[in-house]
Amino acid sequence: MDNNKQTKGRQRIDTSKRRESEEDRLITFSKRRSGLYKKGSELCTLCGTQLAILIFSPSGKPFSFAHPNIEVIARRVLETNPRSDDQDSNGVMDACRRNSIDELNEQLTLLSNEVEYEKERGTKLAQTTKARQNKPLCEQKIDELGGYDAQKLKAWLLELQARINNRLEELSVAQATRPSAVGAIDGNASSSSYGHWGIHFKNFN
Amino acid sequence: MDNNKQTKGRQRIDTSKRRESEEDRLITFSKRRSGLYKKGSELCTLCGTQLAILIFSPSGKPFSFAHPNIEVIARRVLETNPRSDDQDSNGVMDACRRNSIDELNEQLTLLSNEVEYEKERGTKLAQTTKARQNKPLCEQKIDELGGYDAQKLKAWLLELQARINNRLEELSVAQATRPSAVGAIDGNASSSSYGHWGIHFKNFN
DNA sequence: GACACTATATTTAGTTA
DNA sequence: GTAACTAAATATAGTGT
Repeated sequence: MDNNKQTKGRQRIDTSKRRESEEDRLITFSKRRSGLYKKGSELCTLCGTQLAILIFSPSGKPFSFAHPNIEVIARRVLETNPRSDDQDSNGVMDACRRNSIDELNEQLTLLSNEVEYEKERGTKLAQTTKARQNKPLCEQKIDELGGYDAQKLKAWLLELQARINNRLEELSVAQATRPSAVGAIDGNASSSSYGHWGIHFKNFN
Repeated sequence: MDNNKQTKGRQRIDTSKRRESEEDRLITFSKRRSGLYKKGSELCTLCGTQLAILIFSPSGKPFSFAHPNIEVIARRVLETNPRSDDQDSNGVMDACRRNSIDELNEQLTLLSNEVEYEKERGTKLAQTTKARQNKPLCEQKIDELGGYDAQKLKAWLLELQARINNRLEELSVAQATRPSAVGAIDGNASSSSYGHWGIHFKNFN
């Protein structure tokens, strides 16, 4: 079994179940994440779309890949909806119901139950960490944050970085091929690139 | 050339340039988006990661695919960070370069300036559209919104739906294989599924 | 305009350097 | 950790339905 073929080549794996070994998971994650980014970037170039991919590794590290304008929209949403979201979404329900988007109604009805659930859950969480009560996450000192929140903050900042650097890339590369640029932030310090995309940063830690 | 081979099979295309024909773009978009989702869902199952993919089609329709908890984080961010963003990213880049968790504080300081800027900008924008002043986007009537804003609202709602349905799926499928569930929302009314994921909704329009 | 097909292009599991 | 390498597994361009 070693003279005929040099390797076993790609083996089939069951994509419907989690990889057993931690190591395998990590390797697969790394390889496939790259693949996903590549696919994403190709989709962007080929079709001129905007794209954002967010991944959290098994160990909780945030990874992201994005083609600019997605986050512009995200920001816009963010700007206009200070804390819309769940938390009483009735206004939304009404607005939507009144406006021809009929199918949304059912979904939103289901929503209210979920909202209740989330509300309660949120309250509980809030009670466990007093200091958090009145300060937005972004204004707290890192030390005050539990590991979980810190992680989320990191994620957010990573996103922010991506956004900013996308903008920069846009400005510098600018008018060239097309007004396009993609920034990718990785939890790891790898730095391959895909086509004309591929701005990579190193991990925080 | 028609007796030997039935088809030309897959042809090589230049993935570094936009597809010429509008039709090709659409077809490629559709096919590759599916592929991307599939890859994404496989990555999730294989490695137990959390994932969110957002795409805006050439025509501006929002598409998304997500594995639950990503959007939990997104919501948190949304709740705690009314507005923030690019505009002068030098500080951030530097901090990034220095690269430690302590630098996050610096970034946050710089951030507050950004926030100020965005706030102003937001105010200006708000002045141009009176009705928007005090109402969050989500409470406005669709008719009052410009096409652009309406689109963003849709995107947001689509995300919201995804989130909700993820939760629902979690609750129902629950303890099974693992506490995992993915919801995919598409601008189109397709409804294939990937593994045990794949909740699809129809388009708004 | 979603599906099915088929031949080829591309990705990647397992392995080795 | 990581950077190839190889063979097999998948994805998909072009096509027809």
